Amino acid sequence: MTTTESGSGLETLTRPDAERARELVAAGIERGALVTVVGRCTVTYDGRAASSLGAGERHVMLKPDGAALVHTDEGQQPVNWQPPDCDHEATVADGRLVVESHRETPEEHLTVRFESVVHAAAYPLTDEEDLSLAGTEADLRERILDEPALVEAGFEPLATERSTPAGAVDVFGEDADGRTVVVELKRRRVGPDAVGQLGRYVDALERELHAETDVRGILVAPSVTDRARRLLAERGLEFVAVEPTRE
Amino acid sequence: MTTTESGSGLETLTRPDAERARELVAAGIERGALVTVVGRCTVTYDGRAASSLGAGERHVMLKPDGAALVHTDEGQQPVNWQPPDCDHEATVADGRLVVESHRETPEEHLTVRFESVVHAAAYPLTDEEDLSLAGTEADLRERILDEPALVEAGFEPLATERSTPAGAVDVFGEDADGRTVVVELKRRRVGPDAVGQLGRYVDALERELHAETDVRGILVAPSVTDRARRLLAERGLEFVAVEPTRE
DNA sequence: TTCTTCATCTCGAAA
DNA sequence: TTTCGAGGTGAAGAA
Repeated sequence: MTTTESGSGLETLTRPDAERARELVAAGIERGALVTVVGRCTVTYDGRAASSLGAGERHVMLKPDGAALVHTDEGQQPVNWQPPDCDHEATVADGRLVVESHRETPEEHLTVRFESVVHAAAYPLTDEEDLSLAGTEADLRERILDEPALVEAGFEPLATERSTPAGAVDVFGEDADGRTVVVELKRRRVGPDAVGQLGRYVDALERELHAETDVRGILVAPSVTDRARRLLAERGLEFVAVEPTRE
Repeated sequence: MTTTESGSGLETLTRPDAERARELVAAGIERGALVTVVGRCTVTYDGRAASSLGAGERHVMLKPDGAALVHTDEGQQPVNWQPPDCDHEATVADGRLVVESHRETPEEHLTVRFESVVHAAAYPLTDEEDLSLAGTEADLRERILDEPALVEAGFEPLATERSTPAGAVDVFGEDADGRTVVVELKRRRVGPDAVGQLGRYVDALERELHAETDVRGILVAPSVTDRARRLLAERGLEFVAVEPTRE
């Protein structure tokens, strides 16, 4: 069995020769299909870094938006890839299928050389739907704005994404005594990096608001690591535990 | 055409009914194959966050290591996924194929409900090869150790990954005047986060080495953003431009 | 474009 | 197991 074809645009080939496979891949790309090729191959990448991968059996996916993914039998991440907006090309060299993907800015090139093709397919996919996701940092921000007391009794949010010379502050407001408060939100347990981020915002605002006002910095997250807690104390910053919603 | 089978363990089905598809998926998982199912489906996820995705055509991959990926026709990243070490399960409910993937710690559950299956396949992949990658931060470190003058004339590396209360320093050494030097390496253009990281190492070492020694902090990277450069200046830290090798 | 930060980040190493 | 930082991080939003 070497060829299968169905009514609705799906094309598949089982153990095709290189030329047949090349035709399917080239036609699939041309038609805007999602193309997959499974087989024994070597992979080389040159661009932001450089990599090479000896012969093994892998699953190669070429998307109509120009993305390319090479997956082994392990791992959530592809072993090699190209981002969207690359140009894909299928050729035959020395009787073998070669799939290449290229882009400029930055210059990057991925080459997959097949020793054998087990299966190739072109799937004409359409997907209109957008993912609806809950439990993000943006959701946590909405929750804080709805219920500012989660941060502290008397806390009054005045702005979100307020810009400072150090970047945009998640939530900017005042405490019950009228002191300026900077809130940095994290949807999960925080390490030293988040403390540094909050510290930069506090420093920037103290400079911007000129001296005598001292600015409070509050990190809001489910929890904090020991090292981060120590850093918070050193810099006179505060922590408030709030779980994200996830509903 | 509804079924294809080849000698070497590959199994494919074109437009199978739900029960046929379930059998292929279940058998493929059992055999340790990489399983793909392409068709119109809805996807829900609940775990670290929660998401739902209306009906559309997608490519679902189940890996033998327990990873699951749902890809649309766009983007390098899957629209939904599960990490390795999840348990996959295929069932038929209301005459439809349902693929589920679950893990505990943390509790996470992914459900893919198919309205129709265009194609299903089980690929018995083997891959012994490891990726060889050049142009990483580790390569940059070797380069600096080979040629310390890239950092500064007279710089002498004394240790790599030297541990401090703030974490491990990339390269630890002395300058021509015997002053302690902390080098933080980055393979690409750096922003404010890297300055914070370097600053924490410098602070930790000044504390550890007690007072009178002042510690120099040098950020080594291809380039810096303006804001990061300003932060470096504020904290008395330095920058040296070095390109990663990529050979 | 560049910059900045979030991410169901993933992944690996070390404590 | 948790913590920490690298990553060819990718992706989104703003300047």
